[in-house]
Amino acid sequence: MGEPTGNERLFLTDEQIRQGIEAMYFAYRGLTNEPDRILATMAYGRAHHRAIHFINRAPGTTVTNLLEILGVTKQSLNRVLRTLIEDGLVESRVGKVDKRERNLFLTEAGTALEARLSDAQRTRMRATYRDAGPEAVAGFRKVLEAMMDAEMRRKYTTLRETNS
Amino acid sequence: MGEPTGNERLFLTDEQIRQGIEAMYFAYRGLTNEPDRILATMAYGRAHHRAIHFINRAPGTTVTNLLEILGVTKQSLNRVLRTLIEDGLVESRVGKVDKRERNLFLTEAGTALEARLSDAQRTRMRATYRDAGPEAVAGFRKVLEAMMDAEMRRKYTTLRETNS
DNA sequence: TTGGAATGTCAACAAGGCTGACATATTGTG
DNA sequence: CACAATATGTCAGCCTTGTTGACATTCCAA
Repeated sequence: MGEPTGNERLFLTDEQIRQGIEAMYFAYRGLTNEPDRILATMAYGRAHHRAIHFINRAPGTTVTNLLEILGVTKQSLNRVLRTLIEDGLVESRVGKVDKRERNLFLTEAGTALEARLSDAQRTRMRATYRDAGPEAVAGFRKVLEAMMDAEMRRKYTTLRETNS
Repeated sequence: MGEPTGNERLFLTDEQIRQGIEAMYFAYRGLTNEPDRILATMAYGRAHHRAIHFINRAPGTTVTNLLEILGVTKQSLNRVLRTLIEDGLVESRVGKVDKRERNLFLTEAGTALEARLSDAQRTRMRATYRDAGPEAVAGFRKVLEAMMDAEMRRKYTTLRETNS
């Protein structure tokens, strides 16, 4: 077959593929470790983090929109939102044009918690990127986007465009 | 500052870092989608998948070792293992040298389920790698390893070496 | 105007984490 | 040998976060 070219090097053993899957598993755990620890001290969980994260990313978003992004049932999300609203981290305003809708915003306290959780993750991510170098980061991003299915990619790119 | 060099290009805005975190979230969901669907049809969950996966990776592993890899309590793992043993997917043999230990193995049925779940993920991973190309894959692996904390990396590399 | 669709809330249940307490069997040590 | 430490399993009970079902409110279109 001669020297391996770009395409030929793409022949990967099951073992190499398995390692990639395991790497995703362990790395994802590494990324959620610190926020989980912070949340555990205040009777919140990862679900609260996700809600806070995406409300911060798209202030004024509706419950339905959040449901689509998170991929859970409205009942499940509602429970989380209720506690966040009760605790004064999220504000729910009745929609102006369609009163069935609720527009969600972070309060000052909500923004503060978001920043705290986000800082923890970003600090780690920044260190990760620094250690791996810019070319590795470009590859990382490329593989992750290829890994999403069409639906996830749509959600991802929509958020990205909104926060250009 | 002149032309950006490799290191200077590593200055990344919060927005870029955030996108990396979101990409991990959506990609991870993409990777677990299909196994989750399969498991849901048989009253199993992700916890069962993880146990099956790592028993397959390290046949004969002890309960304690599995606990360390998964990072859960023995009560939590035991509940999962008990159902898997009852259902004839996992076999628990009393240790030969230390009879307090239990060595865990997949039965034929367990191996079959592992293969089914694994195939789904590997097929997706293979397509992902093909789409992204070999250089991107190298970067992907590099970033993921940098993302793990020391403990995760130890678990990860131990498994990798065992299955060289 | 009225029936269906969209939106959100409440109630109840299950999976799978957790802690604490305790039993059992085995091993290693003084 | 006696006893402490280790490995595993189990029971009870808690929490978070997913699920389904039922229902109220609001909007819109026939």
